[in-house]
Amino acid sequence: MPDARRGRPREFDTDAALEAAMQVFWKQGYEATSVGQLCDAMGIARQSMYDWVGDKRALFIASIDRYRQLWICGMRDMLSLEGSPLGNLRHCLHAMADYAKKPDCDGCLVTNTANEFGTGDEEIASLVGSIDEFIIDAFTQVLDRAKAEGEIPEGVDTRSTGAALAVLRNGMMVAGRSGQSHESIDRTLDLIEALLKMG
Amino acid sequence: MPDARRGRPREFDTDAALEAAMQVFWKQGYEATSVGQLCDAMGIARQSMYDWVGDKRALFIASIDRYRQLWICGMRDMLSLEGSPLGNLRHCLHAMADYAKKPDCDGCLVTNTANEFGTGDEEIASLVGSIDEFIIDAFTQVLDRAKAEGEIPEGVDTRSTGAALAVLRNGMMVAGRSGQSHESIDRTLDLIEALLKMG
DNA sequence: TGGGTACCAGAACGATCGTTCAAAAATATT
DNA sequence: AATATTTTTGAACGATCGTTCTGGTACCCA
Repeated sequence: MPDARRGRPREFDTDAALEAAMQVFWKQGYEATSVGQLCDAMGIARQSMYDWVGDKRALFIASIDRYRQLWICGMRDMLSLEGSPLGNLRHCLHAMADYAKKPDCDGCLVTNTANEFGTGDEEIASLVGSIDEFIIDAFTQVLDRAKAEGEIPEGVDTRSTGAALAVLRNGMMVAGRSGQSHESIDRTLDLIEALLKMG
Repeated sequence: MPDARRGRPREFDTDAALEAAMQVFWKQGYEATSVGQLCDAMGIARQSMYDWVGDKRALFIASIDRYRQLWICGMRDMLSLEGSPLGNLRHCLHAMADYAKKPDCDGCLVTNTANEFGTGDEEIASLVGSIDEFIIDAFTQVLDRAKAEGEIPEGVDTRSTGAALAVLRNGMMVAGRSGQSHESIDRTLDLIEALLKMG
């Protein structure tokens, strides 16, 4: 804990630097990214990074947390907007599909990390797992509200469907990152929409 | 192209060595795996690997091809068995879900590779893309046969549904690799089964 | 203004990376 | 048996990895 009232103040914007690092990790993954690339992207010297966050791994974890704040919470907020819950969900799913179809789509940093690390690294796995639960919760809650407003059948198990939607999201992010056909992504979207109409 | 009729014969089983390398790549990914780990797993010396396949990248590509032969073609064969096509498909999907729920599940090498490399590496991306098309074809064909036998509604677009199943498969493999809850995987399976009953 | 603190830039660290060299060992052909 | 060809082994290569050290500089507070 540095004394904020003594010494030279920081010259770079830590938020901007963290988001620059996040972008590199997002595109390349953890192992394939070097500290030099990260510092170049952030526009700071190596030592500044080490003084600031500690090491490459800490920067990676901080990047995931920033991603969570920006994108995962952003998705949750989109689902929580006023108006039709089912409309929000459909809008969100369409936005996901549109993103997955972009030619420079890099998938989702959380999905990418889940796949790169698997379950071997406990700290990373638990971080990924908690974000995944957050996503399931977000889907479940919007489905609960949709059911309360009669937009989806009463028989829908919202938690189960939310969990399945999270798995589907993983699949769509992989499809986008690996440049799979627009048809695959569109048809997956159709499938989800059909699912939401069922009991 | 070595002259097979002269010199000392190879001592190790190339198929067994390739499958050992495949297992390491499968579990750890490309970047996180060192040549030393590969040679240890294969039980051969470094130079033997370089004389045999060329380099680490060539060994990786050969490992993916071996995986395709063993597991992807294995899945296609399972779908092509005599008897009920829909039964074959359901059995295959259940096997996938069972695998994804195993505690030491490493996902799918093709899905893992798609996610690690993205679209940046053209050779790898096209290899992954061709295998993905193969998977879509396998799903499409079993759905065609199921439709011909009246096991699924006439209105089902088999190609679209096959493409969506491939995306779903990716999602389930990521879920398995990252140790997501059994509930998520089971509910995804339920969702697919419900889908197959629809028009 | 002087002392303390934190930043910046670049060189340098040991470790490990993928790869190659050099020499011994082994087998098929002549 | 002699020779040619290939495998095996283990050391060694240059490059790059993440990290740390070294000086020098800029800033806050007393």
